[in-house]
Amino acid sequence: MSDERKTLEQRAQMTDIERFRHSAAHVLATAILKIWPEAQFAAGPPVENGFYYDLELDHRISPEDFEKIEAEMKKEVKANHPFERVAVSRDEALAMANRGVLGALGERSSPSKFKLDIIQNIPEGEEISLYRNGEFTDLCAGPHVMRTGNIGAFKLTHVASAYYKGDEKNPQLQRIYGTAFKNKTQLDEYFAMLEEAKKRDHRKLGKELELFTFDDDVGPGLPLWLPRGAAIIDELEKLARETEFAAGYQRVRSTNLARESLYIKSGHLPYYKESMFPPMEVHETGDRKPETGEAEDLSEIRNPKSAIKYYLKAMNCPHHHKMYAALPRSYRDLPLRLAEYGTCHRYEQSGELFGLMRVRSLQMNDAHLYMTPDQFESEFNAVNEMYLKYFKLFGIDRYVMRFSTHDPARLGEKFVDEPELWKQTEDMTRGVLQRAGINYVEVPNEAAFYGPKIDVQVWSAIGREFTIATNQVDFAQPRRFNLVYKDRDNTEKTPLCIHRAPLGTHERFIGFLIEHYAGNFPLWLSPEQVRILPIGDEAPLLNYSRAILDELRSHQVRAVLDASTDHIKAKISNAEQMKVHTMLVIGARDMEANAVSVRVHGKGNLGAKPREEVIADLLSSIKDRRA
RNA sequence: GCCGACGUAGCUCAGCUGGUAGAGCAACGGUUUCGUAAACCGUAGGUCACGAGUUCGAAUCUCGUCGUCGGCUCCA
Repeated sequence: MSDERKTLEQRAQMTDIERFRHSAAHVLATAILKIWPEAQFAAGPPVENGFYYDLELDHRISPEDFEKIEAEMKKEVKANHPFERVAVSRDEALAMANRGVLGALGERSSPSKFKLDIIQNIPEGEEISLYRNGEFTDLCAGPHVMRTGNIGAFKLTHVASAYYKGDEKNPQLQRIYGTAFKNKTQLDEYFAMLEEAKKRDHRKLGKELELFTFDDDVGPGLPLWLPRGAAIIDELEKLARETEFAAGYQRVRSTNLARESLYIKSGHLPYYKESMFPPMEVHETGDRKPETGEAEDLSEIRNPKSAIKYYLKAMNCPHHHKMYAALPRSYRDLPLRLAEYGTCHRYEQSGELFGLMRVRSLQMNDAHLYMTPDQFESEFNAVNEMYLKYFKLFGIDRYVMRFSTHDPARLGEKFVDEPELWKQTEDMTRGVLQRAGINYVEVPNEAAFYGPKIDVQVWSAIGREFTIATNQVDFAQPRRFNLVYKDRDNTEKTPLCIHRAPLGTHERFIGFLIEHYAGNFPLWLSPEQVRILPIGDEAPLLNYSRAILDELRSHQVRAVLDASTDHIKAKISNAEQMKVHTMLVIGARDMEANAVSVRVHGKGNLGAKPREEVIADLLSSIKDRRA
């Protein structure tokens, strides 16, 4: 295993399916060694839907090799070797690793170096065991299935790379992923499910539904929102505005860049610099000067300090803190809730970019709440309630609340060095969560640098986990910014701050919603809410259709008229493919009755209805944001 | 950032071991006036991501750059 070694207790609890997936990893290693005996193996655990094994090998394993490897695996399964457990002493294990027999088919000239390292990291006193299947022996705590023949249906899926023990300072290994199920039927179902998931992929739907695009000249991770995508953004912002207004928030606007000094004060530069775009240098005179440019005259060389660095903002908080500081604050002003759908830029590593889910330019549903300590609980609860209200509206029910705390070992490096405040705020937050009866998992070492946080984790269509929303406690920045309020007793005190973004960022949230709805947005969110489809293109019919179009638009409904010469079947097909929510099919019969025929995406033809009734229904559904 | 794979018309893709690019849909021009998922005919559209190199000849081979994807690391 990697540095996150499972305890023996956890291993004993491995499910049957995990056991045989883990056993399949041993069989994979056996097969690879038959072909490449020099391969050095590291860790090969079961994972969701399958297993992997990390190995070091000069030959680059490619998908073309899979057939060959699978054939060897099948031989091993067919041989039905028992998995034999052997307990050994630490010295024996080390000696075996030195003879190269661990993760191997027999003795080798070079030691089993990763196994050696793993043995050295096994805590003193813990039993060390080996597992054998056929000629293959591996260092392994188990457990396994009884025999290789018990392994059901499997298939190798992809090769990737992984750092040994997940540390980028360690060597990179090849990771071979496979998937394994009890039988062929379940395996086939799994692949069918993957095919379905691909259809939901927001990158695919985003292109097909013309929601957003990326362009090489604009830059990687910088999405361009097309009109249909921007329509969704507008609806989300409207939702946030209404919700926050009702909850006593005030909207503010801040700039997209600021001087270096702001981010030094906030602590972002020391803790967050890697994730920020490099600075722009601006001279006091106002002349821009690239860092590497040649000096134009001596005065510049003599005054190198005249350049001032500006950074694109990666977070809205420092700006909001400055707004707090702009006026004298009394305890009577608190809680103060400043909200902004702020645009931020983060220099994410190129390999981390992923469609809309991980971008470099993002608009965050941000707000900062400043409060006295005794207001914390009710503010924090109100924020959580806002989350839950949103999730209910969108029908999001598969999520996990993750309470992220600090790691005392990394104070001053990853986390601000305030051990007492960490303890206080973490206890306070944990207490609020427990009293509110919220289900959560606690994860150490994942906090923000300025305080503990609660993230809401969701999964993309292809199974990647993302933080969709966040609620963070900040005890560090208010002090750094000298934010104070005058309390009842006429003394100045430092407020607590909550950073929260229940709708996350437009990019990630919409990316998620595209997959969540599979592109079939509810009427209120639908990029094109109504398309009017006249049967034929005769003038009276078009006039009637236009009148309905104008009426809908006058009520801010996103409606479109298809006045093309396509046949009605083609018009319907086009609208269905674009997942237009409501189609109003209008023929001569409808016009004469002052009616429209309603067709709803996914529901088919609902028949003719009076024009007024249909329009009234559409308006109320949009207003109530009905699913 | 690292390892690997990939990059052909707006989209989806074909183009074998090098001989100089093709289909369907979309677009455009006509014809069609059609009641619930694709009417017919025609036209146009590509420096084969970009830049070097090998070769008589490169979409095809090599190298580099950019981008995308699968992972790792990281995160809203």
